[in-house]
Amino acid sequence: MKIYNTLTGKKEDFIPLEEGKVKIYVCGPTVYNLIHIGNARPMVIFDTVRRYFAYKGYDVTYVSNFTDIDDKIIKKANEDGSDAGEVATHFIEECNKDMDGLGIGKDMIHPLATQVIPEMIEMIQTLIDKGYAYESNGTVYYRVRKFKCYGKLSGKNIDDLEAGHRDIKVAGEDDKEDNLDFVLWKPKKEGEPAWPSPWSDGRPGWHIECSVMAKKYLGDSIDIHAGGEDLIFPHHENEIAQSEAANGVPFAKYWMHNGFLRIVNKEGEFEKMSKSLGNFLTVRDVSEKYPLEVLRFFMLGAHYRNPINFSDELMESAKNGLERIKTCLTRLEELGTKTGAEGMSEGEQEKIKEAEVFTKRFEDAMDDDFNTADAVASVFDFVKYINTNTDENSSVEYAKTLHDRLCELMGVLGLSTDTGSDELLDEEVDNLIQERNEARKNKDFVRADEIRDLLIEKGIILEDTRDGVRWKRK
RNA sequence: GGCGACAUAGCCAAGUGGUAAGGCGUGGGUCUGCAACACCCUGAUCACCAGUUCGAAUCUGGUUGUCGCCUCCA
Repeated sequence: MKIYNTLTGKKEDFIPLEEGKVKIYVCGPTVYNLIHIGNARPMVIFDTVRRYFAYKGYDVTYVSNFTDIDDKIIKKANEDGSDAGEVATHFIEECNKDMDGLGIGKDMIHPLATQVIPEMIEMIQTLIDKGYAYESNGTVYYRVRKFKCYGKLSGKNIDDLEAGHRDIKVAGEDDKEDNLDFVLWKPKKEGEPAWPSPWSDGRPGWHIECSVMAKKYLGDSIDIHAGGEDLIFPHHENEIAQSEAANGVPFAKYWMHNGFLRIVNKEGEFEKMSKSLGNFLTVRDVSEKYPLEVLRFFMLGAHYRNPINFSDELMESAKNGLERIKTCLTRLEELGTKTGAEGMSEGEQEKIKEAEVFTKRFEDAMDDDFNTADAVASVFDFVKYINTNTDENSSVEYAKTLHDRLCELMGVLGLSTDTGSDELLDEEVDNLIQERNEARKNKDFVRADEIRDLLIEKGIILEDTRDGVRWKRK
């Protein structure tokens, strides 16, 4: 398996720290609003990474935090007249709903920043003791120049940073020894939530929480640390500085970063979707128009490191493509439940063997830095193969085997294989379908089409196949 | 100003040295009472220029364009 490592700028062979195990940490969202579809990209991407590792037999520990204390949460709470805890709890709940829809697995740990305050205080103290941090008027800063590798992830040079420093003064940060230093702990302002610490009643800076949560749930050294590429600097750079200074060992072996999701702006140009630009579409918004797995499928259609543009047209395309795979699955289900030939013929056994090439291609694609676009292409090729190599004479076992294979690949991509075919229709609809069948038999096509139109209004689409009528929801 | 990424058919998107995957869409056809599904056919010489090479979308240099990071951000 090869992974592109931001730290080295190269694709490298994946060698786990501990044989057969993978420890992954992914930076999660700050919960002061519904998540937008840009936030959803790393969730989908790295969940797919997690699924593929599991598919390959690795024992995966996957941690992704919620930042539940931060300026924006406090601001939101003040606007709403509630408190920060309530705001965070509410949006975590909403985020969980969105993640469910996106097919994000349950097999992961989601710690909260506020649950690790003691550990954060402990790490900050360690950094102070080692000379990597200093306190001034209740605020604790990280002494960036003391960490000699600073800039190794982002490829930035400390002096360039200094030279290019913009003259944005952050209020209350006048006591820094150096402009580059960042906050580890800050004292509370009036009315803000706070925790006691040796330096002041206050709260942690943003960067320290990830260092601490990774350490707590995964250990001092982890295999993969991931997140959006906007986190490379300063967030991940700072995490490295904190963790490696405090723990004395390399923090993460592989750093993975996903490209941005872009959306068209008022001028008709594509730009990064972000909360600060205000050009975002929430996952919830999208869910009103499309099943969220269409959004997931859309994201998997491009390589995770490339930017992707979001538009209705592209979603429509993704929806139709996914539909193609689902139709194939439905057909296999039908063939797999019919009565008739049970065991596979020799020819079928050979075809099953032949079809292994699609799984192989899928794995090759995923092994190459999680090239989901190529992996999806192999799924489409497999679908084509199935469509051209099955018919009403296919044996049950053959159909089931192909079905299981296809489902397995879909599972790695986190796409549901539920075709809704075991869902029951209400009696009225069922009767109409029966009536239409009769009408068709009697060549009363006027009535038959009438019923079909009626059902479309009810959101049910009928298709007449060789094996009888098939229905699906719009 | 510093650093970086990208530029492939109508749209999306793989491919990083050997004569361009896949999806969506379009048009034509087969099947079908019709429709839908499915299947067959239908499309690019890879931003531009120069170079390296027997051979380049793929390497090097340059040009143009787009995007991003350097400040909270997935």
